[in-house]
Formats: sequence, C-alpha cells, structure tokens
Amino acid sequence: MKHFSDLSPTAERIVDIAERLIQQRGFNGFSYEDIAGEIGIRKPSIHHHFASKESLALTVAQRYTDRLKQKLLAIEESQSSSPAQLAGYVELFDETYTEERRMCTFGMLGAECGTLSESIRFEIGRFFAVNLAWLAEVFGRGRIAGELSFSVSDKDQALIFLSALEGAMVVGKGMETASCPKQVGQAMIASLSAAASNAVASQPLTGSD
Amino acid sequence: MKHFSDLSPTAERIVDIAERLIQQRGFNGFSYEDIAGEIGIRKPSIHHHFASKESLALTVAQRYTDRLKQKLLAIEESQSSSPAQLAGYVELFDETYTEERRMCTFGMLGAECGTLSESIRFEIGRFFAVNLAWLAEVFGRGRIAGELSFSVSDKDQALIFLSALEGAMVVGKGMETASCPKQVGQAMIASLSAAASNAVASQPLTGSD
DNA sequence: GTCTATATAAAGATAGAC
DNA sequence: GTCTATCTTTATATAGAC
Repeated sequence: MKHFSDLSPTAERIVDIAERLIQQRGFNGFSYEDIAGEIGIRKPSIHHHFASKESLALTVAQRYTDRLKQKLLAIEESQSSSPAQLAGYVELFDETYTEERRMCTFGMLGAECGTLSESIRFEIGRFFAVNLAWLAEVFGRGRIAGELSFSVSDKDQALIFLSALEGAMVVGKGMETASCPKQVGQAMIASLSAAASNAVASQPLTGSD
Repeated sequence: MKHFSDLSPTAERIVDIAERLIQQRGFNGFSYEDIAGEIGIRKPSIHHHFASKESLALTVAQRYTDRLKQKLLAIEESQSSSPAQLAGYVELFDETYTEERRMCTFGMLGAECGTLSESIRFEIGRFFAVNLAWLAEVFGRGRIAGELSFSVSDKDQALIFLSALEGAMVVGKGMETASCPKQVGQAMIASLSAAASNAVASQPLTGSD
C-alpha cells in the first residue's frame, strides 16, 4: 500500500489491534488468532489483509513513526519554549503508557529486535533516529535561549532524555506503577530548567555536534 | 532448591543459556528446543531439571537479582565516592550490553510482563526496587557530600538514572549501537558532577524522601 | 472479504524405558 | 540423567468455496 489512508476499515482495525498487542505483549506474545477473536472474524481473513505477521508488524511500525512525526510537528507549532516542547514530548509517552499501560511500540520492538527481520529492524533504527534528531534540536535551541542548561552535548542530552523515557515505561510496567514516564519526564525537565536558572555559564562541555 | 549453588552442573548450564536467551530474545522468543540443541541433549532432559519454562525463568530471575546484590556490595566496598559508585553501577549495565549485546534480564522481562505469571512479575518488581533503593542511597550520600548535584529528590534521581540505563539498552539494541548504556551513563554522571562543581546551593527542591 | 478445511511446524509437556 | 515416543495445543500459512 502507498499510505495508511489506503487501509480498508477492517485492515485498519487489524493494525490498531496489532499495535496494541505489540505494545502490551510484544511481537512474540500474540498471534493472528488473538486479533481474529477480537474482531470476530477468522484467522484466514487476517491473512487476506496481511499475508504475514511480519508485514503486519511492518505496517504497524511505519504508521507509528508517521504519526510520531505529525505529533512532533504539532508540538513545535503549539509550543514555542523548549521546556514546553519537552513537556509535550513527555506527554506523548505518558499518553501511551496511561492507555492500558502500553509500552512505546519501538521500545518493545527494540528489546525484541534479536528475533525480528531486517525490514523491521530498519524501522526501529529510523524511529529512534527521528526522535533523537528532534530532541537534539530542541535541546540546542533551549540551551542557546538559556531556557535549558546541561553540561553534555545536545546529542548526548537527547539520548539521555529518550533513553530515560523508554526505560521509564519498562521500569513502570515492571513495578506496576501508574505514571512512570510522566514522573521521569517531569523530573528531568525540572532538573534541566532549574540548572538553567542557577547557571552562571551554561556552555556545553563537548559542543553541540 | 534452596540456593543456586545447589544447581547441578547441567542445571546451571541450562540456567546460563536461558538467561542469555531471555536477554537476547525475550521469554517468548526461545524454546526448550533452543536450549537442548545448544547443550546437546533432548527437550525432556530440560524438563527433568526444570519442569516448566516458567520455573526456569523464575530461577534465572532470582539468581540474577541475587548476583546483582553481590555486585552492589562489591561496588560499595571498592569505591568510596558517589560518582565512582555510579560509574561502577554503569559498568554493570555496560558489561551486560557489551557481552553479545544482551539486555538487562529484567528490562526484557519488564517489557514482556504482560505475558508473564504472577511469580515472575513479583521478581521484576523486587529487582527494580533493589536497584532504586541502592541508587537513592548513593545519590543521597553524594548530594550531602557535595559530590553530586541535582534538583529533584534522591528517589526521583534514582528513577531517572535506572530508567535511562534500562532505556539505553533498548535504544542501543534498536539502533544497533556498540556502547549505548556506557555513553548514557557517563554523560549522566558528567552532568551530575559538573553541576556539583558549579553549584552555589545544591539543595534538592523536593527533599530526599 | 470472509469462510471451512487443511497443511506444516513448533511449542510445552508427560510416560516410561534405559 | 538422559533417552524415544507421544500427546496436545498453538502458530503461521495456504487452497479453494461462497
């Protein structure tokens, strides 16, 4: 298919359910039968829409990244300050987690990537790269504007931020906590902002490359 | 069994292999056949040592936490400063990741916990609790000694630190990066230490509870 | 697009011999 | 402790009718 708007209503339902199952149980933790049972049709009907489980997961993955990009643009348009943009970003993780304690689709797939095909591994790398590039930009702007202060490169700060949110979902699920990504995200933003108010010279030690 | 030293040589090999498979492929990503093939015995022989896959995973989990506790004690004994203790802690994650790009056993199980039994979920919660308690102590001592500076509670800082390292393994695997947990860990320690050198007043905003 | 029927393989597990 | 044989269930997938 060219794009996700080309998906038939049933295909879209399948993708919706598969996405949720990947987030809650992992790629190796659900089957076509689970999806069929939920929709009320039979397994072969799922195969009619997605010949293989891998192609289904690939569609889930591509749509997820596509939607993320849209949400990042929406954050940039609605929020002008860097701390507010970060808060919007944290909210994306929190919404996902709060909704039936789902993991980030790519947090789950990243953990499982030792069992996944090359085409899906490619999508995993692409998703994280999109996140890191966007975060590094936000951290760069925030640092220059004096809204955020940190002593590592923009790229390292982006990696810390993304990792902490992905990890917060894992730790939160493992500890059966209600709001882990939000707690971690807000604490990090508080740290970065508090440092900016105190800081005399908030130059990064290692540049912004 | 009372303790892990009671494991027969074959049982121990089984646990070793199961641990590695959980870390690399997840609980739902391997089978008794994988273990049997690697050891050179048959599936029923694995069942002789561990009647169910779940009981095997439980032993893997309990041994993993047991060993972690020992390693934390070793770090406390060999390192006196808080930044050095954190560096030792980061090294634990880095060693695991560097060894064939393994995940933390509980990072993987935490992500998959929607498919796991109550007894394993209990172990997941226990593991993270042990980590958070140890880290919060280290952060508290480091803050009081003026070696570390951060503007959230000791507990929140511990949660950020653990989450970031767990997440770094996920992101690192997903991006096929060589050294993600080390990079994230060292960057965080640098941040916390650099802040301590600059800080005028490094009181936590929200107390140390 | 959906169904029944079926193929094929793998999974977790047990019985009982050696 | 290990084996062969077997059970039972599930998974992914295909063929072909409606």
